[in-house]
Amino acid sequence: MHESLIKYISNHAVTPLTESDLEIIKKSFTPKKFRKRQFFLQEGEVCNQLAFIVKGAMRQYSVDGKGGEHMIRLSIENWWAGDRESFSTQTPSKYFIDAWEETDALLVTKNDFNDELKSIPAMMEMSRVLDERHAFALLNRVNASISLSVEQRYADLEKNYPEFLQRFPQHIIASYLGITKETLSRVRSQTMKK
Amino acid sequence: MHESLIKYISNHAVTPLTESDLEIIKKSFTPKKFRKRQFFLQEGEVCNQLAFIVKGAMRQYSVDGKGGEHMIRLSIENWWAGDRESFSTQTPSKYFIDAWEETDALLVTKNDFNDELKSIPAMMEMSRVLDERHAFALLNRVNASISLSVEQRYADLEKNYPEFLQRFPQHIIASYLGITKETLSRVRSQTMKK
DNA sequence: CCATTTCGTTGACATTTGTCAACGGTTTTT
DNA sequence: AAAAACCGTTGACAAATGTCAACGAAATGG
Repeated sequence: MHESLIKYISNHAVTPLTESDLEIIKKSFTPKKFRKRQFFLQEGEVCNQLAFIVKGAMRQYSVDGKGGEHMIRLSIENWWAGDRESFSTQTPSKYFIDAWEETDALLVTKNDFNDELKSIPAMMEMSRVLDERHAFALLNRVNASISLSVEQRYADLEKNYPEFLQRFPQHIIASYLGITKETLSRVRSQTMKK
Repeated sequence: MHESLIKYISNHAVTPLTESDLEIIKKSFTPKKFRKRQFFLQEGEVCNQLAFIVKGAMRQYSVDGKGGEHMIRLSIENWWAGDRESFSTQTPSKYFIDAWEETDALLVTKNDFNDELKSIPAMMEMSRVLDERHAFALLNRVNASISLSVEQRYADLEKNYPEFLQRFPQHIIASYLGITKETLSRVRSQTMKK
């Protein structure tokens, strides 16, 4: 169960994990199963855990006044889930996070996570690398949203995250791109013709 | 000249700066003036310096096939400018960065910056805090772009970054919001009526 | 000080995207 | 196995936004 997390940390750090590091990690990351549609976080709650996804898929989204869902982030195996802003600042989250598929995750609390960052160099390195990549991905998404057509944004997604298209239904992909499912359906059929 | 930078670092760290820290900082951050429209970075170049803005305003934008500019980021006094992705990964940038106003900046090279992160604790703390905040701001911008109306996005900007509205003309604000200047003009006059 | 550029606005019109409703084909649940 | 929910598509129409052109006011540069 913890194997994929340990492999993941090793892959994203230069400092190797010691035996005692492994002990700490196994102790502080506790496995949890999520059923389809089960919430990991709800709007208004403070996010006090992060989840490493071992198997399955989760989504993070905001809900507007009319009940419409807007996909902020999609995560599958070997990705993290959690609202980083709420987690770091201990303020209520604006988002929901739930399991889209049956999911196996490893949960870590804020305290344990912070302790690990301090005592395990590899953990710190991995965390920095990921935060950095995450910021790059977000800026690219902002750039796409203000500079590309719907068709180009979809092509971008297909190129950069092809897994998403196979794991999530189109209405979720559409929401992630900031459009309706009908528009996505039409854009796709247009593109197919060419 | 370096005063505002030093104050800025102190404000964003808990560890105080020592005398020797100050020496290092003064040595590695070199002042540079930018005239209006002068480039700090051009598409295709690798960003090997970061700029701390002491006075003035800069903008970061991509340019599409038709020559249209899309504002990715706006920065004024006490903000940073530079393409973090290009800077960190040493890959060619997709963006242009230029001075919108006559600007006084302090430039630091990648090597000096990395050395400082290692040797000056306050610098490391500040850097982490800022990267974190930057990531939060980006996620909020993504959320706004897929879940809010143009009117709401403008109101958001007005609330969170009122300085921008006074420092940059409306066609730049419009681009930052991902719309045309005409649409922004109309949305504003609509809102005024209410 | 004049010439030029920039800026914001407006109108007319085209294009894109959203909304609502319906449908058949799935998958899921009971 | 039947019923219900979900999914993707399509059509007709409405609403939002973009495009192009024009204008005057203001700022800028020589």
